[in-house]
Amino acid sequence: MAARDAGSGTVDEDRAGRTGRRGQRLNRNRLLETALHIVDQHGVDALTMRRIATELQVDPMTIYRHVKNKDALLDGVVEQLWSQVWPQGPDSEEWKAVLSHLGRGLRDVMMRHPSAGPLLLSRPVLPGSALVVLKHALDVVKDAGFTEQEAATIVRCVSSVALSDSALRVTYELPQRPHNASGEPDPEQLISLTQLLPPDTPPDLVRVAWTICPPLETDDDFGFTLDLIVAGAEHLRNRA
Amino acid sequence: MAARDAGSGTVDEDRAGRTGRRGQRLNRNRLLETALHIVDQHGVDALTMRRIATELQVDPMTIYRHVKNKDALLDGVVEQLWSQVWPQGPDSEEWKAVLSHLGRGLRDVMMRHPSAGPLLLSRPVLPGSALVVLKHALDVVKDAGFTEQEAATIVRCVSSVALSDSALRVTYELPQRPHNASGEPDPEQLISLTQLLPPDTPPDLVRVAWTICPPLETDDDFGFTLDLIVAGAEHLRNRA
DNA sequence: CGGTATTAGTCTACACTGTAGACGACAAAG
DNA sequence: CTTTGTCGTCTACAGTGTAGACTAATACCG
Repeated sequence: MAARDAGSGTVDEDRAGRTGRRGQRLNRNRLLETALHIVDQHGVDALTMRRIATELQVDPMTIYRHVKNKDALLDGVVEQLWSQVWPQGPDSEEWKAVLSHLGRGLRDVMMRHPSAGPLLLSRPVLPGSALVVLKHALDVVKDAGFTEQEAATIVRCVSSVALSDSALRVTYELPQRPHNASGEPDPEQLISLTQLLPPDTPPDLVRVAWTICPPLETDDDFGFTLDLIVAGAEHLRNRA
Repeated sequence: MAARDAGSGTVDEDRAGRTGRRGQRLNRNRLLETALHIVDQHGVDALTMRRIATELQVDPMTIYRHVKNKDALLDGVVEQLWSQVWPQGPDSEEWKAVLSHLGRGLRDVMMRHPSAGPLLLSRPVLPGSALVVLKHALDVVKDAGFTEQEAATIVRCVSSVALSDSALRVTYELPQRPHNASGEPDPEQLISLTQLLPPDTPPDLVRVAWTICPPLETDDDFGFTLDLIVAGAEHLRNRA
């Protein structure tokens, strides 16, 4: 609507005459970036074609030149997220290090983009960026003496846990407080948690929720989970 | 629309005069059941207030007497799904058995309701029905000599894997074939898989997708995953 | 039983969604 | 210059979730 008239002022300030206010023409990457940006700031439900369009100062229909439809756009965002986890860290030969790198990479993405969690989980799409990451992990684990099927199981295990475990805890994220090492609930946090649950939840079940989703997740916490899987994998190798 | 005029024919055939064609009045359970039913048959996207209403032969607005809004309805469906996994199986004292029961229970739900997978994962809600199940697992594991935090980690691990691992593979579900024990791709299935991926995926990455999501998941397959976690847990206990 | 309060169902209306289809502006190729 | 193809725009439409006012059915209490 207001996309054209303002642009007609000066012609040289932009790359070309009529194209979007921000100079450069729209392309898939810029599109997906702002889409992710909107999700981060206002949640998945706010991700509307029209909203992206206004953010980009462009007509809603323009988006369809770069993406088939909204589903494809969402898949693109997922692709974008996967591309943020780097296939190899330092120490990229040691299988344990690689698995832990994979797990932490996925978890980091989740923590950086909390409201994108549902997206990542609800569209179990395997874009190229995901496959690259998985391939490296798979290869290293195989080279460590596992069969291909074993390697697949292990890698699936790590990614599943990293993704859905993180998502669960990010969703129930509580107002973070100084850090309370004991397992005992801080009253204020307990109240917040209770309000997230169905209102008629009996106290002992609230307690269960508290145990499953403790408020602050330290890195060591997730390291513990990773150790568990790695230990399981090793045990599995030494038995045959 | 057509909900009233037909009812005025005979009064005694139904419980009461005007109430929904199917006799009984609408209640939350019947509502959630048909909602789930629609998801099963036509996918999450087909789950529309209006569609549920026609299925129930009721005005769309009636639904709002039993559920606050659509989000609450979706949460209700999730609750419904969790209530399908039974807290305790036979052998409900042995912690390994309980964990495996939990994992398989969740996986079974996923396989019974493939298109509800995204729902279950994208709304990481902890309804009462979930908390009951988790509580039992948590208690048994704790009694087996784990600390509360350890127990939480283990239970989270099992549920995460069962849920998201299953979801991934259900989504990429391939036309099932006789069962091909070797890891080698059946050509026809390979084609199907390739079509599910972005069209420009290079062959070696298609191969990765194949490895991560092998076509037929046998029970033993998942048992393998469960063993891994249980072994990891045990290792963890024996060390302190 | 009658009268009254509460609920369950209905109708209408509205703001908002994704997107098809026709059209204009521009760049590159001939 | 013309042609061709791409990118952005406009208009329009069917379908969505749901607020609000109205009506019929039930539950409750004397």
